[in-house]
Amino acid sequence: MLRNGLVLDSLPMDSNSPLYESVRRHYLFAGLDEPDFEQLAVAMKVRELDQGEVLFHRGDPAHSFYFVDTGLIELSLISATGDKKTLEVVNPGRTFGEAVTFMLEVKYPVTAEALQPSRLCEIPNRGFLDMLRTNRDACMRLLADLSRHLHARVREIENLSIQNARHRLSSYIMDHIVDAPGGDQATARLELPRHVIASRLSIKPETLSRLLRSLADE
Amino acid sequence: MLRNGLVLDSLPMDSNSPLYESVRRHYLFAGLDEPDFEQLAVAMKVRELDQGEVLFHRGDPAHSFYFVDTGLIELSLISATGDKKTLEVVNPGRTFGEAVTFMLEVKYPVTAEALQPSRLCEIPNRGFLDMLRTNRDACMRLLADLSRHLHARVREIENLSIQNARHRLSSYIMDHIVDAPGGDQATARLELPRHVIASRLSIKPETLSRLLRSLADE
DNA sequence: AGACCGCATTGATCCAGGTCAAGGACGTTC
DNA sequence: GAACGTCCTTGACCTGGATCAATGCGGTCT
Repeated sequence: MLRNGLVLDSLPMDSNSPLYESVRRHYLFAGLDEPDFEQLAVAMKVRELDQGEVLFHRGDPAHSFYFVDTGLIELSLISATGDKKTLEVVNPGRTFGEAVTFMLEVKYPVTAEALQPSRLCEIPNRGFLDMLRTNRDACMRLLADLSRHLHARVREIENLSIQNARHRLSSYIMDHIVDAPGGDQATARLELPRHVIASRLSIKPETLSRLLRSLADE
Repeated sequence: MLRNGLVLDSLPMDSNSPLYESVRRHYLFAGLDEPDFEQLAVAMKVRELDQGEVLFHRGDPAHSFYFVDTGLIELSLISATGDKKTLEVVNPGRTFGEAVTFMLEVKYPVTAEALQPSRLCEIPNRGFLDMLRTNRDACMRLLADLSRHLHARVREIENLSIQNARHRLSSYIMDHIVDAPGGDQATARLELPRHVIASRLSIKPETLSRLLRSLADE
């Protein structure tokens, strides 16, 4: 699928597109002057991914980070024996990979794969770094962003090391409650495929199935 | 132990002390102009901790971060049932708690306890934040610092979720090799009390003991 | 419709690591 | 040096979750 020598799944971003506006409103960019943002935006690319397509593997050289416009992106670790641990599933409106910009070894520490057909905005580290050097507010926002990520990882470590699988699942369900009507019943939507939820919780699909039944029996 | 109404274990930092120089050389401050650093330094305090003394608990309001001059500080998570998970043991020359400065909820996400009698330098967040706002290089160094921390946590999650206890222990030993003479033998020093190493590896002391024997039998 | 396929459930069994309890092996105090 | 406390090791057993192997259950392709 080529047009004028360009791969269709990686196109410059049109400054009139809704995607442009979405990125513009992201908290990492929201405080920028229009010219500053435009300068960044000219280097951004639109990436379309099929379901199951891998955007990058762990260890790949990292020159960009990404904003999710539509779809779902799974960030995971994969062991030598092929076991996969889902670290995070990134929803539309959020970015991922921005922390890598500052690492000495500029390699992605995780693998990113589309769980659904997805549209991303690719943001080159280079221009972003240049922008940060002149924009203290953006710097502070990014510090807050990294700090939040760090805290989320600490909570994950806590879950893995001092909570059992049952507890992890019930927290997960609590975090995904969709409507909480007045009474004491609530509905949680488990949108993701079971095997992704299982990996997110560091358990096997069989165990997830059994735990769900056992929790439902209460 | 009072003198002039001051608690002896929390004194202003003397600008001629060796501690002053150590903090000065830390990478978060090394790039600062002398006046900038001095302005920060006047608000710093020296803290002496006994072995076993807790500096702060998880959830305590966080107004400062710390530089370790001597001793060892354990950062840990403690579950409702009293189980403890050691996240990290901070050595002299390193800082901890700096990431909390940027969190919305300004509470320590971990508990800090002295494993040995320790001397720390307490650095108030306030002045540090002010300094960052005017010093882009310090900002960039801190971004790199947080990014490195984040990566370390990701590796920890990987260890916990896709490696078994035996593998975690051998990585730990590898990371603590002290001298590697020409041949294929090396010596690792396991300085810390066994129960701390066990908690660091998220296993019980009994299991650590058994695994050490089993690895030694090879 | 039937054949096929990828995902979820269920059952049977296994095993890494936890738990509980009983010794060592030290250093400290009297 | 006896008594004590603390930390480490060892043994016997238990259990949460993994593994292996069927079986069910929609989709979708022909």
